[in-house]
Amino acid sequence: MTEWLAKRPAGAPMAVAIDNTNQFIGLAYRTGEGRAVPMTLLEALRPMLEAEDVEKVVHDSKGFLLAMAPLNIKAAAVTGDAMLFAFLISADPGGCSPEALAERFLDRKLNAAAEQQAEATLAVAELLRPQVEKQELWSVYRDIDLPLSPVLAQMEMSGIRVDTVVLAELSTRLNERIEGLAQQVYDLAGHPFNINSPQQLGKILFEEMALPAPFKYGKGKVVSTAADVLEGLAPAYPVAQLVLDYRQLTKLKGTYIDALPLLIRPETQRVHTTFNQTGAATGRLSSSNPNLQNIPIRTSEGREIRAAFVPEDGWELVVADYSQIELRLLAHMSQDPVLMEAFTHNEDIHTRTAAEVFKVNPLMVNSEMRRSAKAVNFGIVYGQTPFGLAQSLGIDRKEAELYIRRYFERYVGVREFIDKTIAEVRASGVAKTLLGRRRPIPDMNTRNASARLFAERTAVNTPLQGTAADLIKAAMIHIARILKEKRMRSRMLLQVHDELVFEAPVSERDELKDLIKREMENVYQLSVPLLVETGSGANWRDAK
DNA sequence: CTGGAAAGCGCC
DNA sequence: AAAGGGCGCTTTCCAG
Repeated sequence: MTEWLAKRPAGAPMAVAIDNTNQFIGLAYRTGEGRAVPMTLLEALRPMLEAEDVEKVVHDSKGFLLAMAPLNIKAAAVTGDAMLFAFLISADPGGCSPEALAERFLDRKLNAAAEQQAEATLAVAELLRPQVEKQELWSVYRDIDLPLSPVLAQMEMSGIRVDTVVLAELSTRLNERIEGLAQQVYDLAGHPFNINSPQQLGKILFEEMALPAPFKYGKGKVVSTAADVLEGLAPAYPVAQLVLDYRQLTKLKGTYIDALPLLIRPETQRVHTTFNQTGAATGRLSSSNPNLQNIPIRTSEGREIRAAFVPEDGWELVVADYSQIELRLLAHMSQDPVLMEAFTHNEDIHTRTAAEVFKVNPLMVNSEMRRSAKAVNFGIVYGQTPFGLAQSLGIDRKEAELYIRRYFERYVGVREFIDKTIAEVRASGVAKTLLGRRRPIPDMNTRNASARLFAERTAVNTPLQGTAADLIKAAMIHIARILKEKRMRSRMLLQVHDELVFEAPVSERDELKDLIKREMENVYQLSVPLLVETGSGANWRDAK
């Protein structure tokens, strides 16, 4: 802690609301970022504050040091976290900053003054607390959102180690390939241009080089050069493949390889993300600065980037992820007998769906059939249309319609679940998770057909995605508590939606794996089992 | 020079 | 008429 205190980065000031007996009220915001420090974290920091000679200094959950300005606020009660309250009342990621809260609930415009923000936020918290208490939202607040907050804070402070040597080597290697690809593109085009500019690229490809322009694909004013378009052209036009490869490599280099080393904090030699608890309308977390929830894994180059995330010496990364949690939740919520049976017997769900859709014995399912069934399974969760399925599988729409029809013939309960869910959300205007988190879906009755269909897809997806988010959050809270109780040294580092990443001393690794698997699988009693797959660092690089 | 929109794409 | 749910980051491009 003292090291943190010694090096105060040039950060914005923060205000903390303190009552007149100098007790924390539990609201703190860093000006400009709207980052809430929940009252549970402030409680945790209290000893440090009292011990420090520095009168009014605290650091936030990311390890930034922040100046505290005591305020003359008279309220004596602990008021709660305004940001979390607001998110529970309406899961609107854009509406939870101190500024937005003041506008929404107090009809006040805030300036940048920390004192003003804290004071207004306090008022918002007092206003919202009874609203949250009244509804079933209180248990979500008390059991999930509030206790999760210090867990996230701890994860942010832990950070994760990144091997800059690996990244530097990869950077030079990719650079050569990128330049080579660019040169080949220029040669085919006849002259250099900015490949990064979709505008210029579209002109070169579809005007100068006269490639067949994608059928009515221009969304705005410019012809689309998106990946699916280029993929369609690639077999006949090598330039398309070159651009795809160029894009992939520049993306990896620009977003990860070159950016990550700059975000390593000198104090810890690690990267510290920020987990936003009100960042996704479904109740998922989001991650930023850097976003560690979108570290590449799909391609071999991507896996090389992931391999740069390494444990401390003598430690090991441990990963655990829920297998097919959203489809398991679909089974639970729909009570579809076939889907439930598949998961109860721990079958490969994509193979099972293939067997159902293609009406063959599961043993006769080949990889092509499984691939199609996998797309169908995902499509159901996302509300995909025959058109969309056809596009993603490269088949015609009749074929896609057949797959979807066959799916619902076999999974009748899923059809009923979807219809029932849409009807309920249409009536209530709100999508709910199993634990009671609610997301308003305003467009269910709009006359705009595309907006309405979008709302319907959201209505079906949100309970699945959102419940998965609730369950893993609950598991995180349990695991963090047990690690503390057992005085284990292992630390939770990352959450990637259905996956947790830990760092464990090698001697603790097996105990940790058992513990997290048990806690994650038993976090909630469903009609089908939850399955958690654990692995070590190598799995984080190579799995999936 | 800055801010924001649009395009594109990384992940689950 | 659009056509797959949820995010965050980078680059380009353009307006002020």
